[in-house]
Amino acid sequence: MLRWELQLRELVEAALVEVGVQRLDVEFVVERPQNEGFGEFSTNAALVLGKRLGKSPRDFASELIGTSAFSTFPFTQGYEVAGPGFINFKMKPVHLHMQVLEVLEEGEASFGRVDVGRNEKVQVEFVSANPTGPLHIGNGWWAAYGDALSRVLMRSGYDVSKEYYVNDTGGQIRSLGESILARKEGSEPPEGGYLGDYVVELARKYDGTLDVETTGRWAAERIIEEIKTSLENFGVEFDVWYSQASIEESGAVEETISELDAKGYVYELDGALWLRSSDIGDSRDRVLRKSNGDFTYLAGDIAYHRNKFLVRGFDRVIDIFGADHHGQVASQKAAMYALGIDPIRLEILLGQMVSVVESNQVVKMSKRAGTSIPLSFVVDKLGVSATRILCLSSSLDKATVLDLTKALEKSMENPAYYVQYAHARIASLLRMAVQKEVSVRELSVEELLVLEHPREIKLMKDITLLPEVVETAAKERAPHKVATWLKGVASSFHGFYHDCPVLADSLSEEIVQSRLALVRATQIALRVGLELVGADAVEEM
RNA sequence: GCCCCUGUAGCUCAGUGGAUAGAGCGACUGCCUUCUAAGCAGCAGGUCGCAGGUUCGAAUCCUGCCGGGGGCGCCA
Repeated sequence: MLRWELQLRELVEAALVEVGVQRLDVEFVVERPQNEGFGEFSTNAALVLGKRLGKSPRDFASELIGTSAFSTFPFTQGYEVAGPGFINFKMKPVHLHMQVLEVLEEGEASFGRVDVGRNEKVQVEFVSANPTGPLHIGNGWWAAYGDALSRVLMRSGYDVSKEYYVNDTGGQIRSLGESILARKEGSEPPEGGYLGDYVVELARKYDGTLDVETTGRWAAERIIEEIKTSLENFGVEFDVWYSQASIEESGAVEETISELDAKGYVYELDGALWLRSSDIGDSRDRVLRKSNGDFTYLAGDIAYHRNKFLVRGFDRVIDIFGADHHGQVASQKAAMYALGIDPIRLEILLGQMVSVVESNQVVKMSKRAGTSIPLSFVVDKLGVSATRILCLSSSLDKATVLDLTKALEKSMENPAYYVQYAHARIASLLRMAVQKEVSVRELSVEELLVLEHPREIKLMKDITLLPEVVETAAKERAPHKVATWLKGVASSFHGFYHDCPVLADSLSEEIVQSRLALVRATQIALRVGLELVGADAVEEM
């Protein structure tokens, strides 16, 4: 789709060349001013460049406006120098109508596609919760984020693979096994064991050998199946479920350690094998193999990440971890560096903690104590769409407080319903059009120009923003920006719907057709946006 | 003590270098014989934690301080 901000950037660059500025060592921006009085777009080019050239920004701005590049640009109806030296662009209304036609042409399959990924092979690893209990709402929060990020990246030209790392081995699996066996005997799980009701349930079903390891593995497999189901019910599907046990059993850990050793990053101390990570960005050295001969979690994780890059050939890996795993970041990056993998290719996003408040009381979420609020519980109460949009209403960097009582009580006032209601109204309008036998016909840009009501203009501006939103969301790994955009579009649509009748008998054919075109374009935009955040576009409410 | 995140309206959060800081919820007031009122509109609500600094311009960048969350294991 035509991207005006890019067109105008080129225009400014051409004007700069015209006035003899060849090399730009200062970045300028073309942006959308908040205040409508300042036009549709503005640039700070004269502001940031003028000073460097020893000219007053305002004078330089006037000079740029005077260039033939500016005066021959066909889609503006005026320029002004404003404030300290901004150049404001007043666009001809047609610039929006052109884009609306493009949205209709591109349709749901293409609208909002951008190519920032250039087919880069990227893996997004997220959730990866230990298979020792059901997913809680905090896991779901990041699941929604990771899945939406993956969808945004796909629409941005990345070749994406979604992965869940299953920690199906080690101490916690033994602990799970012990808890099951204890329950089987009718006693309490040992200190540090798992106390949730699901453990009792599993114990009842288990009739295998009484070996702790075997029992733990068996239980973990059951739990993983349950996790898969609750993620599927949440609209989240992974391409790969990668088993930690398989990494260990394949000998990849030994292989990785000897590679690190060969590069001189491994030493032995007190019977353990250490990674000399403090030399390469970590705050201290780390143990790879304990003195009892077991590998540490870190050793397995390094082998796993090595596998991602060197065996499976991902150009880039994005891990979404909870902030409580922050301590792993420097070690993992150091290990990648030691293996000759540029650590910049490994992006670790840390999701700050999600806490739940219920009836004004903080719910302490503990998997061991079995007090967490299951994702499936919230999804059952709120629905997938509302839950997903709720999860995407704040950024990953913000520790979020979820007031469960309010969220469930006020579910009807959840922003998700607001967005879905907009789509339902559109669907209803289109059904009504069929009923009234109004057949949709192709329109020319000239015909579409009857759309000039402030509500129509606002709506056109909002929906055509999607490609920019997707691009930003992809680049900043910030899928919640799509959710923010959706709310804005919904708001503009409701305003339009309120003030601009579409199918009233008193309206001219041109108005009806033009408004229908805008409604259809809005539908496309909403459907793309809802798909990106993993929410449904409902036909009626 | 060190590291990461964070502090914006009564509450939950958008906004991360631009010109007059936004939304939802909550309070108050209008608008349905007319395409879905799960909507629209109005009104009220702000020292953007505090103090310096950089900049033509700072909620946004830098420094310090204060408050909140998380981390600093031969756990995972």
